[in-house]
Amino acid sequence: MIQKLKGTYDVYGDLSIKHNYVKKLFEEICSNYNYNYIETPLIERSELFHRGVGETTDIVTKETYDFVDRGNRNNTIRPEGTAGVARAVIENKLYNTLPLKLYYMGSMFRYERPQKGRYRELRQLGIELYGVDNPISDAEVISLGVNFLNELGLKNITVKINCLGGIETRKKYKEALINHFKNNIDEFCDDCKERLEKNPLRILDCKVDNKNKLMKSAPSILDFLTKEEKENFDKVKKYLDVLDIKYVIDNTLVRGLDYYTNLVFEFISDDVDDIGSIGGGGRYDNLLKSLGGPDIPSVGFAFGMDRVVSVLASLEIKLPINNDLDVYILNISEKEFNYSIELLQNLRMCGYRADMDLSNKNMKGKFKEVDRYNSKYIIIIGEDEVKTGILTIKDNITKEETKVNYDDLIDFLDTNV
RNA sequence: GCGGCAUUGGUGAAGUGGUUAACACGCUAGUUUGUGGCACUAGUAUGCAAGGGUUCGAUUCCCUUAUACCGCCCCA
Repeated sequence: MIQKLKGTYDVYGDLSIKHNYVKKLFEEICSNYNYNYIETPLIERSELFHRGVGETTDIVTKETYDFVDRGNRNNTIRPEGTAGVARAVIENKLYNTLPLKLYYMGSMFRYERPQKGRYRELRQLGIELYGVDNPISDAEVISLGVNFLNELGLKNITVKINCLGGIETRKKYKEALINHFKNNIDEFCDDCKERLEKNPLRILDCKVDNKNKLMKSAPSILDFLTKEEKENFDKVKKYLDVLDIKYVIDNTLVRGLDYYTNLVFEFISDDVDDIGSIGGGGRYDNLLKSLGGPDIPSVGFAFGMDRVVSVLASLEIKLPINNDLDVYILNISEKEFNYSIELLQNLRMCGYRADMDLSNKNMKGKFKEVDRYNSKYIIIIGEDEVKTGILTIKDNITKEETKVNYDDLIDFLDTNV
C-alpha cells in the first residue's frame, strides 16, 4: 500500500466540513475588514525565501523543500506566505494604491519532524497590510485575528507582544547580548554557542538553557528602543486596550523569520497548553525594500489552520455547521426516476439542498439512507404521484404528511424551510 | 536531523510461535415487494503497515523501510 508522505494528511468527512467553515469565516472577517484575496504560486525561486525570510533562519537552512527544475533553476516550495505575497506586490506594482490589504489561504511546506499541530504541509490563513507605519495598523491587524478566533468560539485568547525595534536598535541590542553571554558561553548548549554569532536573540528562548542565571540578568530589548519606537509600542498597547484585547508583554518573544522589525506577536489560546501558539506575526518594514521593492512598511500575521482546527476539536467547540438536506426524494422504483430527476433539478435550482435515492434498495434501505442525510423533508414518488401530480411531502421531524400539488411545492418549501 | 514508543477489518479494539484472528459499532441482505429509524436472523480481515530473515511452522521473534504519536530542535 502506498502511504501518505510524512507530515501530510487527507482532509475529508467531518474534518473537511470544519476546514471549509473555518476558511469561509476567515474570508468573511477579512472582507469585513476590507481585505482582498490574493493567491500566489506554491513554488517560487529559492532566492526569494533566502532574501526574504533570511539566510540564517532555521526555516531556510534546514526546512525548505528545494528542487532544481528541468531548466536547472533553484526553486523552493513555499515555507510561508509573506515572502510570496511581498514578491507579488512588488512585481505587479500593487503598492501604487496604498494602503493595500490582502489575505491569503493555502498550504506551506516545511521539512520538519511532525508532531501534533505540526505538519510538513501546513495550512495557513494570513493577512498582510502594506503602506501604513502608524501603530493603529498593528492594532487593526491584531484585532482581526482576535475577532476571528472569538467568532470561531475561542474566547480566551491572549496575544503575546514584543517590540524588536528597527535595524539600529537590533544591532545595539545584539551587541549587548553578545557581551552579556560571550564570557560564559561555555555554560550553554551547542546550539546557543552557534546562535551567539548568528542570531543572539534566539538564545533568549532556548529551552535547554532557560534556567541559566545569565538568562534572567540578560538585557531586555525594551530598554534599547529609541524614543520613537517606544512611543509606537506604547500606542499599540493603548489601542489594544481600547479594543479590549488581552495581551501580555513577553520580551523574550523572538520570531524565527528575519524580516520582522518592531512589533511581533503571537496568538495563544489560554484553554489549551499543549499546542503553543496558533498564529503569529508582526511588522516587517524592511521586507519590500530588501526584496528590491519600494520602501513600504507592512504588518501581518498567519494562523496555523491545522492548529486552529485542532484546538477547536480539543475544546469540543461545536461549530454552527448545518450539513442537513432540505429535501430527499425517495423513489418507489426505477420507473419514477424520469419524474424525480426533473423535480430534483427544480428544487436545486430554487436553492434547496436536495438529493434523491439512486439505489435499488428496498424501502427500509432507502429510509436508512435518509437518516444519514438528516433531511428535513422527504418526498416519496411512486406511480400515483407521477399520475396525479399530487405529492406527499413528509416532515421528517414531526412525521406529518402533507399533500401538495407539484406546482405548489416550491411555495410550500419557501414558507416552511 | 537526533532519541523514545507504536502500527491488527470501514471504525474502536482483544489476542497467540502451531488447524476456523474474540467482542462491539458500522455496513449489506432478510423477516417487511409504498413508509424507515426498534427488534431478531444471516453475511461482513484468504488477513494482523510493506519487504526480507530465523523456524518444521510466524500476525506473534529479528532486521530494513514506511507512517503515527511523544520529547529535542524549531515553528503555525
